[in-house]
Amino acid sequence: MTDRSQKSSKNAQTFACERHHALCIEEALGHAKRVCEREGERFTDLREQVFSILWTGHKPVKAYDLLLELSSIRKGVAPATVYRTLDFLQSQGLVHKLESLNAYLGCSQPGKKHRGHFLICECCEEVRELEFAPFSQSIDEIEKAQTFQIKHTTIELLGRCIKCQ
Amino acid sequence: MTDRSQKSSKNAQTFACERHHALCIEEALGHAKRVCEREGERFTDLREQVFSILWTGHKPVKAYDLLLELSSIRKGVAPATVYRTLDFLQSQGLVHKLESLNAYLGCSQPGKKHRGHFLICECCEEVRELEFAPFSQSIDEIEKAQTFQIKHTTIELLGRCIKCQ
DNA sequence: TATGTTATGTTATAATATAACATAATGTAA
DNA sequence: TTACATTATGTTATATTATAACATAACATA
Repeated sequence: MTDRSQKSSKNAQTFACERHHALCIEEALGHAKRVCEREGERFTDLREQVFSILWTGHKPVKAYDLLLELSSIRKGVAPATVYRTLDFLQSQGLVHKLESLNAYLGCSQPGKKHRGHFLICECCEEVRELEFAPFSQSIDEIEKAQTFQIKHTTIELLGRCIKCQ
Repeated sequence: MTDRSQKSSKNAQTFACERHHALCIEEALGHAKRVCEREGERFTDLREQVFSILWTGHKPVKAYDLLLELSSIRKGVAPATVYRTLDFLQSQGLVHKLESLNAYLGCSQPGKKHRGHFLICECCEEVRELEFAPFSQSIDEIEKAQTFQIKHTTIELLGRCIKCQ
């Protein structure tokens, strides 16, 4: 509980795991379980395995790479297995799809209803999920000014992170 | 050519072409030719055909639909034909790819160096390309604040346009 | 335990995209 | 004008990403 509030109160700019990735995965798993419980959904072995694979790094994972990894710890894994599980995790807000990469990423803003904004480094492949306020405000403005009712946003900025410049 | 512009004119919406889509296509073609000339690139028959198909409506077109259309006016069309031509047109800033739809759209902001922002109506499938200033500013801010060097943006807002609400 | 519901397994195929190499068209210098 | 380099297109094959359809298993609960 304490761990979680510490983590989610942060602006996702720095991951809790920076010094301790195992803890980071722990927290994410704990959060996922609580979300599913709250929603009356089951966090099955399969779902936990997929979720854990996605959380092994802060890099997006491709569906068929996930399939490979999953196959090494489980029998009877087919594409449908993976895509169905990803769909479920996305529906619970636990995973995002990065459309510009056709890849999937564990959500780093647990407990918040939010629209993710992603900074994707083309060099080291790391992805940071933000919720940058001026950006969100702009989206709200667009919604008003354009009288366009927004259901879903895809906001992915490709470039170089500070380490890779 | 005339048939196609007539057929699609009913789909044209808030664009300058609303009352005269044929002119809209004309202008886009003229612009494309000038861009290519300026860049020392060839605007070949194939490229013109693909570009025209993309401009028959203000709706995104899928690569394999484009392939079908193209096949009806040209021999020897294969996927590579289409993707290569789309790549060329994108490289000249004449066409955008909508990542969330895996579809392609003629660029409606000719002559401007810009990052497109797209409003995609899930109902009527129409897409509007914007360059919304507060949004662009936010991107600039992110670039500064996050010390992240942006090379490409994917900004696609899915929802309902005013007519479809 | 019986039963409906949800989750997973399984097979097949659809949809999207690229690789690799051959031929054709074009531009340019001798 | 030919010869040559370069760019564009044709052609065949295959890689990558994703879904459909139906069978079986696990779970919840009456």
